[in-house]
Amino acid sequence: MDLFVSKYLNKIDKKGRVSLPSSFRNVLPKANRNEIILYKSIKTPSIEGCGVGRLKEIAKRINNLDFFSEDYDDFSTSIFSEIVTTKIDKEGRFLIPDELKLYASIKTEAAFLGQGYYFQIWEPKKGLKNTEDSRRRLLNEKKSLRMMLTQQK
Amino acid sequence: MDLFVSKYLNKIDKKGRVSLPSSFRNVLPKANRNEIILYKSIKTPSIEGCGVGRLKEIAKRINNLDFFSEDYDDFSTSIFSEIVTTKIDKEGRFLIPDELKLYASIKTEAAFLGQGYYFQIWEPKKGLKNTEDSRRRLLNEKKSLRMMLTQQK
DNA sequence: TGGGATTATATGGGCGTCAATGGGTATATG
DNA sequence: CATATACCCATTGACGCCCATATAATCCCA
Repeated sequence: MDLFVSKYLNKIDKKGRVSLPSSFRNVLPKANRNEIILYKSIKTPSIEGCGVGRLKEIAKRINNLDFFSEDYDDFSTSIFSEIVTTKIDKEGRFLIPDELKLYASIKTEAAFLGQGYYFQIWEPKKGLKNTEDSRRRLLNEKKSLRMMLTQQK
Repeated sequence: MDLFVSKYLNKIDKKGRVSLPSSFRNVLPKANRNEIILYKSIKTPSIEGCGVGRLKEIAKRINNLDFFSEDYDDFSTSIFSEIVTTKIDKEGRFLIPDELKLYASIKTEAAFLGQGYYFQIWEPKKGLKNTEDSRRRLLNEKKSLRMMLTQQK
């Protein structure tokens, strides 16, 4: 499986370390399995993360913008200065920078939500509420979750 | 990681020295890890910096502008004539020339913002405001930030 | 297929190393 | 000679690296 799926609840220890769920670690390319990138989610008070490979993609994309345009600076600033890289130790743990923990109201526990090509880290209660709200929105808007799930391509 | 990412807040000591963040030092080519170039940012009251290798890329960018346009001369003059090189000492510190500090209103602390292929040095408060403004522009006026971050290759 | 043995995962803690910072002194440069 | 800068060493706190343990998952063989 090369996608981030399922959800996990892990503890943050005294040193601020938290285990990246094992199944998430396995999604990272074997080459760069000891480093991930983290950044503030744009739409939710959560942290998003993924392997460093995506960062290089983003860099390439930005590099193709007009070098002297305002967009270039805006993207460059909003993305590169906001992204942090953190190392994964031998046991599979990493540190969440204080600023990101603050942004997501995370203190002693972190909920990991698989999102396919990336994952989210939530304060557990907020994360739960968010998934419930999401599901409710889907059902209410009659997007028919069941249809999406059962429909053949 | 071979990109300048994340942000750091470092102090300027009595002698005017400031540490280049360790992760930034590691981006510099092992060959020339004791020298960087600095110049005034054209669009913001900040200092931009990078390894000396990046000079060629800047030259290429400028060369791609219309040779007979006013922009060509302006960019060429504004950037090349203003570039200074500074040495990095054994502890990873360097001196910011007074003229550049003045330009960026930097006094006792410097905020380092990763910008991918280069980095910026800001007076901390101004830097914070700039990243907020940048993000707001992208979120309000264009919806493309999310795309940039999540779009698959 | 049951059940003990083995392995993996999440978690805790010790300790050495490194990064950021401060300061003293030699050296250069005008 | 005076000021600035290169070079050296010291301090402190954070982080990386290592080892330990408990619980959960898996295996393996009778």
